[in-house]
Amino acid sequence: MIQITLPDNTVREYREGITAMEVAQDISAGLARNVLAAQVGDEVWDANRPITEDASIQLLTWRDEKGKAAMWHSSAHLMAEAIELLYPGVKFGIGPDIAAGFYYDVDFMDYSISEKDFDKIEKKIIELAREKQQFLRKDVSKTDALQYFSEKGDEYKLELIEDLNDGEITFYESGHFTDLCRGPHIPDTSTIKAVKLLKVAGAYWRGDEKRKQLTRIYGITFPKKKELDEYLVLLEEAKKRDHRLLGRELELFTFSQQVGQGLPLWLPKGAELRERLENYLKEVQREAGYEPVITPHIGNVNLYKTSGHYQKYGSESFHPITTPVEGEEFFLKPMNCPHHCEIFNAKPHSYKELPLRLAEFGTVYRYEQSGELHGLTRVRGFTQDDAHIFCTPDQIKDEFNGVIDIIQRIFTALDFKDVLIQISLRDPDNKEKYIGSDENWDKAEKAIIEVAEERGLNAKTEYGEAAFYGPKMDFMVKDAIGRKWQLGTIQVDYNLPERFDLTYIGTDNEKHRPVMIHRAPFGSMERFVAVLIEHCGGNFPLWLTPTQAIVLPISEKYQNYAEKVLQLLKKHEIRGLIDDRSEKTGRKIRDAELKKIPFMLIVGEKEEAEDSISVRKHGHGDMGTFSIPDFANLINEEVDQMINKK
RNA sequence: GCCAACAUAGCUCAGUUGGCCAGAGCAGCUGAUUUGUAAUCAGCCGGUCGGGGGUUCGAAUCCCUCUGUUGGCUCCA
Repeated sequence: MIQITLPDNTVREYREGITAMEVAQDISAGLARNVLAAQVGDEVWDANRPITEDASIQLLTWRDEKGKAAMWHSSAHLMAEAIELLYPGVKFGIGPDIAAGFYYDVDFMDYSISEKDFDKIEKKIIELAREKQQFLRKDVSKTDALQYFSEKGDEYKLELIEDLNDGEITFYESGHFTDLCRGPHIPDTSTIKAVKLLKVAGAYWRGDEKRKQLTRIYGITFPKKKELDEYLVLLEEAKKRDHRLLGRELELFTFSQQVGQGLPLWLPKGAELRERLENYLKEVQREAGYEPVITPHIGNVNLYKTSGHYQKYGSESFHPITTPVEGEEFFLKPMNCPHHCEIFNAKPHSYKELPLRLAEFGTVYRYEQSGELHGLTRVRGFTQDDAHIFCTPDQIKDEFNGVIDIIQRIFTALDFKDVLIQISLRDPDNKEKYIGSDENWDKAEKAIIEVAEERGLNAKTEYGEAAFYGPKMDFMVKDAIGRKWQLGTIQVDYNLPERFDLTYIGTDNEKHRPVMIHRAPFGSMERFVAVLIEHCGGNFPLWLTPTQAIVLPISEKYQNYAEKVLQLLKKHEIRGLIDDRSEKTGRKIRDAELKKIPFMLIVGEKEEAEDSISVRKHGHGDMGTFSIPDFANLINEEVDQMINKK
């Protein structure tokens, strides 16, 4: 007999070789119907795999992430089976589950596949799912495994098997399809009730662009048709929040083929919004002891040879521009740090001046591959809210604290609640990969970890993720539909101070090497605004939105009063407009709602007589009558609360 | 850059066995209307059908090519 411990810590005795499925049946038939896989100890197993030792197990259903993973992984097999039946002779790469669904990389040989074929494949998948195919796990020797796939002529699987050790190879067989697979899988395919293939894309074999490109098909499955429909609605909702769509509708930015791809044009409303963000940060930085600097958009190639960027990125940058007479070469600046290093070098520094914090909204240009460009999140010209802090190794901790203060203030002001933080440290087993002394690295890493602990940051620490020049801390936010975006970053740099031979004179009257900290709370203005748009769905925080209130006169008769209201609002620093079109009020309200203007102020006979406004809040409706000063206070208090909250 | 799909008016989209001067709604302009919490009515303007080449008596429609966009892959100082 063996002892099985359940999540609630009850222990049950079963015969050796019992399966998780049998345990589930023992608990309840309903549970057994829903079991997709089981967590056994640290591993996820097939529910029907015999358990031979004492173990703590957890039965996984559709409600568990790991249960979903098993379902989607099994769905990938099922899709492969369908594809193999429809397109005999194709070869398979890998087919894992992903965060939302699964994909399979397929070498379609001479077949050409497009989304038009999805319908056919989906039907086949459902047909196969109804056969209630079971997934049979088989241990296979390496020789047998190699033989099976060489007979099948699938060189991709052969390559995968070559990398595995004999004794740890398993096959899974379901229906007509046998695959090299570690598992786990769901008991049978009957759980897969609804399927949707989502996209087809090229994907390099093993992610190597020098190797063959396979066709990757993405899909997702659900145990209920209704859940698929809900998911599709969710995708539709996501589309409506797309910053590219809202950017056009709200007239924030545009692109022009004439100007060039990946080069955003900020329209007046977008520029105004961005300027407000920049001014806000400038003010916060001024308070925090930053000094503004301004540097040109180009720099001599020698600057980048000194920084090392030329050697590393020169070949994939925009080609240098040259002076017509001397033939001197200049790069469009891909980052601001080399320029800032030269500012540091403009004069000798005493330890008393440190930390020195140089800030610049610096516009940089990078050659991004054309297929990579995406709205404002991935562009070829963008502005970083950059600053470089030159300090001593002992000051790193304080400086990190200071930067985190700024970042958290910003996220609060913009209502980003879900902030993920990642600390990237050295790979402790490969210390020689990194530049800078062991001592300094230890000091910086310790400082970062301490800061995170002292502030109670919910940070994830990743070893081996640091840049070669220093450890870093990145801030990611989730947008309203759960996608993660990397925004702010704080990076320690031991490299550039060496390369630019930066020094300061210490208390001992000797030269010392400062440490540099790169930091950008927004990251890039372009990406940040894009994420902000998607995060708030175009309903910007009141302090940022281009138009805070629009005055809607009932008819032309109240035009003068509307003007008066607007002037009073301006006195209270409220940004407003008047809709003086000869339209009905219902129409003006509708248009203002669509433009996502936070407040609509309706004025007619009654309001004019009593010097008031009738306030309607976007998305909420009528709020009743206000005096103008009361309304102004309401708005200003809300703005104040967001911006000044720390 | 690679794979796939797409490209018709400012926006959203009709327009397929190739065949009358290429259509609609919204937006814009003009006029009428003077309006009370999500669309007043009428008229007008607006397109080298992404660019170029080809097939054809005839191309938005078929073929080639270039450019761009979208979804992935790769990359991201």
